[in-house]
Amino acid sequence: MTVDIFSALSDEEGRLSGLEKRLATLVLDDVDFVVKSSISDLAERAGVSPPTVTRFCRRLGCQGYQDFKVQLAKITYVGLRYLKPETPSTTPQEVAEDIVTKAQNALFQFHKQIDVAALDKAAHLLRGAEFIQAFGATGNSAMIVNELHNRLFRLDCRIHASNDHSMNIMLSAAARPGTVVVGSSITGRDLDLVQCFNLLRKRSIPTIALTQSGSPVAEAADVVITIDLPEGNNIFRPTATRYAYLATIDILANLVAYADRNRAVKVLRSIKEELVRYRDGDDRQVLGD
Amino acid sequence: MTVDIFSALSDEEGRLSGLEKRLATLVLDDVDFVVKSSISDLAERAGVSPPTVTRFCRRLGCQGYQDFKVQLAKITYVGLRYLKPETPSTTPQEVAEDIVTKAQNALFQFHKQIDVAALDKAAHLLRGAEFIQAFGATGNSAMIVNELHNRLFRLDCRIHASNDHSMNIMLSAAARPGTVVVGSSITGRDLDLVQCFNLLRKRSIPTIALTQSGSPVAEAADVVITIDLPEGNNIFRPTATRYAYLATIDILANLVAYADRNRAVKVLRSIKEELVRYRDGDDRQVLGD
DNA sequence: CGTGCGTGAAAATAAATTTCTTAAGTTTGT
DNA sequence: ACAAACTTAAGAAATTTATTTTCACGCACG
Repeated sequence: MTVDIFSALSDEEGRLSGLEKRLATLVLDDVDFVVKSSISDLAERAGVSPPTVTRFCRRLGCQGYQDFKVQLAKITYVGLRYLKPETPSTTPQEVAEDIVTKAQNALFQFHKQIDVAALDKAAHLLRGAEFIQAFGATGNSAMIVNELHNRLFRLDCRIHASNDHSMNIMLSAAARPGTVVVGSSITGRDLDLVQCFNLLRKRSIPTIALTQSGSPVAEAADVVITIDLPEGNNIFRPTATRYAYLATIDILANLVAYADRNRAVKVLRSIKEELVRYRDGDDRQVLGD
Repeated sequence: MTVDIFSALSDEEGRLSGLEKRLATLVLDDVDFVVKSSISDLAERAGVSPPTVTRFCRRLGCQGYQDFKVQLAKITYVGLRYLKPETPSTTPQEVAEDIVTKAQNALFQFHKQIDVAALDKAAHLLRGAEFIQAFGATGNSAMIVNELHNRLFRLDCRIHASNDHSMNIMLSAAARPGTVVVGSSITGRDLDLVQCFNLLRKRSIPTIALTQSGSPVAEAADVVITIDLPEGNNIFRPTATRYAYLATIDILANLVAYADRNRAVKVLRSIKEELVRYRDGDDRQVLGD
């Protein structure tokens, strides 16, 4: 994985000296320039000597200037804007770029924190379940659990997705052994979901949470898949965290499928067959367009 | 934007000479090595002379070896695996990484082809609509149009999302002037959607399609937002194209909001207020967790 | 039997790093 | 409180390393 040069650049806990701080600012300010320049260009522009630049790079954890440039280039496309002060994007072009970048950022950050063990454990729990309940409310999490439904029913899972708080309580109270409950909450402060989880724990029904670590929801669940991402503050913009959640669903679904491929492939095949028949033999569609 | 070194590397329409092809293979085979090495290391490993490497870089459109390395590093994180032959991922770790990478790839490719004009046009059409119908069926597109609903109702749009083919026909037949219809189809071969669009065109109701260019659905719509991405072939894996569609929704929603900020902010504020009140003053939640 | 392209050897240039030196600040001892 | 000893930051010059240019050779194709 890439050295995390960014956190280093942004401050480095005061380990940077005066001129080095100047360098850091310059670098963050114009990554493109740095990536294109030689050490002496950069030194000149920063008003320092080349050796200072070399030392700066080393302190950031790189081998030297070249390595530094490469590391920098690596994270240029993804991740850059996270450090820069939020410049509100206004033109349609900017809006589009910004949204895509944020989405990639979310995936990037998520990628660094994936808890494979938890995912795997959850997948096996799901694969073994006789019935799955998926709870998620108010838009974002609703989308996520509906998507979980959409993915898992194809893999021969019996699953129901519910987006209704009151229903969820009833469903929790009615759940029999053999049931596994998945709940999603981006903030982890969905207290109705906590209530469901508590009830389920008392009844020894296993629960899986997709949520923020250390949150009430996380505390209440048996298996916790944590997704901790910073939230943007543009109220006109849906949260980029959704992309990470969606990826989580995809990973989960894939792991469930792999946990018993034969079983999964059987259902997938018959769904496909039926779709093709229904659509008059047009085989070009994705499974579930 | 980054020079598209990848397409150059992968074939270059036969413009590469014998040794250069060898270099290209080596580079694709071990990007990490190249990115870390000096020109002479690379030359030695490829069994060529340093000048050949320099010429190779130039032919690929770079200024020299350093520039080449930087370009390469830029696209290392995103986009790389697209060129490599699909190695089936089996361990949970690999599955997770692969899904995230594919999702980022989808966003990356999407980013290069965004038709801002079409998006902007669509956004203004939506902002001006008295009522919006959103049609999308069979899972993937269903998620997308439901998400569109979830985004737009917050912005003071009157919108209904429907995932039912027969309903869609009825809704199309019933649509009055002032209505705008959005339809999503990943493959563009959703013939029921085409039928709806044809009906709507006859009745002069404007339509917006999110779909593949040149497809039947695209032909039948007034405004076409094209999303053309290669499909993976792992049947256990949902299509990564969904991430691009989701980004499209986010962009659309943001543009609709910006088309009349005051109007949008008013509704957003009252939704927020109501949520905070309902949740006992906990203000930390995302709008619609 | 040229002409042109691909190639490498050697030379020239450019880039980066090391070493050495100085200066400025910090700590410690009296 | 002051100075000596130490530490750290920084650059100049020297050195090393890397890259590119130039030039010459050889092979393929007309």
